[in-house]
Amino acid sequence: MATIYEVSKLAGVSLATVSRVLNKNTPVREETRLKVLAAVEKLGYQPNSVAQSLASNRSNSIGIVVPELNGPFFGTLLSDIENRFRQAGKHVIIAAGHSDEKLEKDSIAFLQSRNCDALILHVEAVSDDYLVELMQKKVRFVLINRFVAPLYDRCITLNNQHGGYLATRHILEHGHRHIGYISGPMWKHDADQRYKGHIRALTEFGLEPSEQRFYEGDYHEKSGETGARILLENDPSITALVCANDEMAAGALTAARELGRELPADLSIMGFDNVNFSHYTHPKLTTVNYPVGGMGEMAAQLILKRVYDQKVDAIQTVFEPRVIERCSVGPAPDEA
Amino acid sequence: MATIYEVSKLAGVSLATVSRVLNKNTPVREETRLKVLAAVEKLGYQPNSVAQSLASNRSNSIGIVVPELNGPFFGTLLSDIENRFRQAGKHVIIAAGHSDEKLEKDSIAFLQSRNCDALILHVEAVSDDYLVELMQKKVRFVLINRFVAPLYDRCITLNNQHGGYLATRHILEHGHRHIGYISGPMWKHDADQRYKGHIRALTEFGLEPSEQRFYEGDYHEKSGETGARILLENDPSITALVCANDEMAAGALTAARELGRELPADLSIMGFDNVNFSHYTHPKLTTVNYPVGGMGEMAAQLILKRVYDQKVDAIQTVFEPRVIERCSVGPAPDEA
DNA sequence: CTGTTAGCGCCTTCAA
DNA sequence: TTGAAGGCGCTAACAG
Repeated sequence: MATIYEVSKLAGVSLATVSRVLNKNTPVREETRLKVLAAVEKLGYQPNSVAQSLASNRSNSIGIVVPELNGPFFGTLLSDIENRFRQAGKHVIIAAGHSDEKLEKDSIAFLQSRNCDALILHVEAVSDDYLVELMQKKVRFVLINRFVAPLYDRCITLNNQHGGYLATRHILEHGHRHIGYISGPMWKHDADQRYKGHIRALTEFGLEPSEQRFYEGDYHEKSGETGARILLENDPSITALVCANDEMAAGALTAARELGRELPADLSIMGFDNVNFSHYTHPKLTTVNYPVGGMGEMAAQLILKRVYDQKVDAIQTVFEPRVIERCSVGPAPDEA
Repeated sequence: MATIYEVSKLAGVSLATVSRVLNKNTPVREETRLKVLAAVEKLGYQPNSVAQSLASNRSNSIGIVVPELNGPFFGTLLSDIENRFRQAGKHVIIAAGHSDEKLEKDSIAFLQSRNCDALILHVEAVSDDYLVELMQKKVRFVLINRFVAPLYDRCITLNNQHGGYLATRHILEHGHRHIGYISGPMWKHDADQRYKGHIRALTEFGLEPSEQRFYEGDYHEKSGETGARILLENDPSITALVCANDEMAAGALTAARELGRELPADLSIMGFDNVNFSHYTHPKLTTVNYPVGGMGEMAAQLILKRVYDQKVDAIQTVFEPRVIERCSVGPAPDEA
């Protein structure tokens, strides 16, 4: 790896000059510029971004923390963020937080130690207070899928409660009155919000939430399968299952089929997120759209604007969910 | 952010001593050690890894290039690599190459400029020569899913040709003789290999490959749908479709259903990769297993061993595919 | 066992 | 418009 010093020698100029032509921030005589560029070319010089970062205290890189790297949801999120930044010549460093407080903090510390100019955080285990402290330490970051009041202007959120409400209302409007609910881990904000929305819809239709019809899953497929089986066996009158995400809905689909339920004739199933595989299922999953892509891009825009002072399109922080009708929800069967 | 200098002042020792206790590589008197640790604690000191990296020429980070960040395949790969390295206290920097030569090279350059200790590359567009040059420049890297002879000891590959062979043989063994093939982009090594395997199986059973029964897709769902439709309409005698990956198989499933084919009674469909959604489909997809997880972990092990001199389990570079029987393949229907 | 002192490769004043 | 020189925060000899 050639260094800036070798380039300067070859070009017969000072090292500062090379830096200038590369950073295009100070006028340089065209002739000198060409000499330098030629030397750069000849040596295949590539600035060492670690040194750049140390010297300038800027790294042109953005750190991202997500719970998992796999899974359709985060894949999409990461991909859209990366795309937006690549266009802007910024780079992205990714760390997985695994929904664990220590790992999330580690990841954040790691990204800070890498001199990231800003962070995008999809964290679930660290406390609100921790995040507020982070802000007070002047760390630049944007929160995704989480609202913390003192950080209101850097939270990109989905109206999860409304989503939960819409999902259940959709089911209710199809005439269902015996509705099971499979939630995510209730300590997670989004799971809690979605469930609240569910309750609100029930109440609006004059129904009581019942413990019998609630199962707390973990957002993974298997728990959807288990939950569906338990709910349907405990209460065979259930005609619809609302699931707090698509993975669990896919699991519920499997369980329902194994229990001999005809879909959607005997049983309707509703998902949430509209992840990319949700139309592979059979029947294709009716679900609530989570505009991950848009939200990731918006997080990127926010940073481009606030950290790099770039002009960007209007910023939007709250996104609205909407029902995607496909084939897994049908009218409630006539009462026997 | 406190610096090592402030820590040394507070602890009343030299800056070098602080470095020593932090890096635990030189003996330090217990008493001093504790003083330093106390200072570190009090200041909430966090070493600046950019500076560390510049000074030591080591970064404890590994760069990874994959074509896409989303998609079930790469998500799994990244996740497993990240896990393995996290255990070892190393960190991972990810870049997307988008199967584009320039972007792949950019990504590699970026990772090099970040002082990565090693790279894991899943690249498709750069030439073999480029990779060989990279080796000659002493860049440490491991290739995934690609075999380049001069780099034989740093290639972690799946025997794609054998996989293609197994897929088609599986179909042939079910009695099918009219078989359509939907390939990936033929310029990609794996697509080419899988197709070669297909041909080999056909030949072994005394069949001629026919252009009529070949469609070149792009590994995405839509092309599977299109391809299936075209093949089935051109040649209604086809009783089985072998697809070069699961996404396309999912698309083919959709097309087949829309064409009124009963699965697997009228038509069998075979996938490849066994990605995580392949059992969500209906019927559940019969496919060829690609042990992504194991391969990612192995790439990590290789680096841990060769770059960081760690002791690791035995290294394996070639992985073997195997058929995963599910429900989308059945016996060939009797000839009309 | 500990302190001193060069750098690592680059950016950025300050002068010229 | 250009060069010289001082760091950025840390590691790694080299002394002591």
